[in-house]
Amino acid sequence: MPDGAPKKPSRIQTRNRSVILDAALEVFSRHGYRGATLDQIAAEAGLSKPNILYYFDGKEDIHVTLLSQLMETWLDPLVTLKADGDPAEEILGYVQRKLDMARDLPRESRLFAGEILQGAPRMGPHLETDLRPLFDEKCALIQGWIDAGRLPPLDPQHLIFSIWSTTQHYADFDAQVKVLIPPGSDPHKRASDHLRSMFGNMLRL
Amino acid sequence: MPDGAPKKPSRIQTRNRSVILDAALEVFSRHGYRGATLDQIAAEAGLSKPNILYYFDGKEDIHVTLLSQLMETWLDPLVTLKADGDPAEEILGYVQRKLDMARDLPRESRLFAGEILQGAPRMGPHLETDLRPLFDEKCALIQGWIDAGRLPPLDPQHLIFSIWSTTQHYADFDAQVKVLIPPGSDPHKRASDHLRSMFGNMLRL
DNA sequence: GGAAAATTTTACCAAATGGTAAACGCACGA
DNA sequence: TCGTGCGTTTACCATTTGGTAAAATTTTCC
Repeated sequence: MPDGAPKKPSRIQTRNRSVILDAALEVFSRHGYRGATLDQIAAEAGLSKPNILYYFDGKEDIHVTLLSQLMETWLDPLVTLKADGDPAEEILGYVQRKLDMARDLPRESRLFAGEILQGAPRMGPHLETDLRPLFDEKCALIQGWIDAGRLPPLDPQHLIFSIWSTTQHYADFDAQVKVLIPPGSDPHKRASDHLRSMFGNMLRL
Repeated sequence: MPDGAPKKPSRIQTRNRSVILDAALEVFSRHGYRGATLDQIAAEAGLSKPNILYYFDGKEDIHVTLLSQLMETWLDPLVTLKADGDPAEEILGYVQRKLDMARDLPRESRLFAGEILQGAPRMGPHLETDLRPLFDEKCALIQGWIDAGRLPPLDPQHLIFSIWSTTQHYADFDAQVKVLIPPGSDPHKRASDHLRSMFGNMLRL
């Protein structure tokens, strides 16, 4: 076998790495990178601290691994934005998928938000490599729709920013939302209706 | 003089407390609460660490003081939303003020974002006391406009969330925005036009 | 079953960090 | 000039925290 040792991981390896990453997601997303401690992650994972370090090279390694793995999941709704059907419905579908994701994966949303908020110190390269090309591609797609007269003139870049910010807001600023909108009346549906109305208006010819 | 000792602070007190708070804003907004160290704040302020602790009771005291003082500034644009003129123009003016504030006070925006992101552990009470009543008041104002037929039917609460998220996005996610929109073409103006168009559409009868 | 490899625990450590004690400097009024 | 109170520095401490060494244990494979 060549240089790098890509031995297939054992069953225990696979399970424990996954357990650790899940625990780390919980802790990092709640306390941020510096606020999280290996002891917390170990406790959450039900393993000892040295045992954690048997599977990962260190705190930063765990964090970077998490961010890399989640990037794919995170970008998936945008990948799904295709040139297929009606432009407005395509984009509204994207809004809906992003909003659902904020509800279903709030830890992931907060993890990314915390990383970006601090200047993306451990994710800068990934933004350039993974996010940037996808973003440019989808902006071009939207611009194509506009040029073809299938969407009103609008700014694709800032439209996407608006979609990201409004949807992720419900995950990232959950603590504030909960203070301002006490339970009841299905907040997720209200949010969904509101966003559909707002972006729908904007996309109508 | 009664119990509490509200002696007027000396000139040095006033100056140094202000210097420390400015340094702390810089450091806390960049690294978060746990990520910031007293040594960093001291260095940024040009004072020694024990000297910092002569003016504040501890790290948490500095952080809480910052958040309390900034709350007023932060809410000011919303306070200014009045029943005076045309409803749509009032709200669009609010959007513009928030966007300008994200450009001019990004540190403040990130400080709040970081605090909320982590569940508002040191600001929970302030949200209930200061933000909640103002939010409810302005929601009622907007609802009044809708009931009077001066605005189309929309969800005041989620409208305000959308305004907050889209405008603050440019400060809080600056690292991402900078990767995706390289310099040139005055991004602030592009953002302003986009948001005016988006919310303008939504508020049109 | 038993050797070898993989996994886990115990016992540590060095650096970082929030914080304190006490001495020191210094302006200013009696 | 001397004391007094404010502001500052020096020296230090206890805890937390990321990380390691090596023994002990379990699993794997023959």
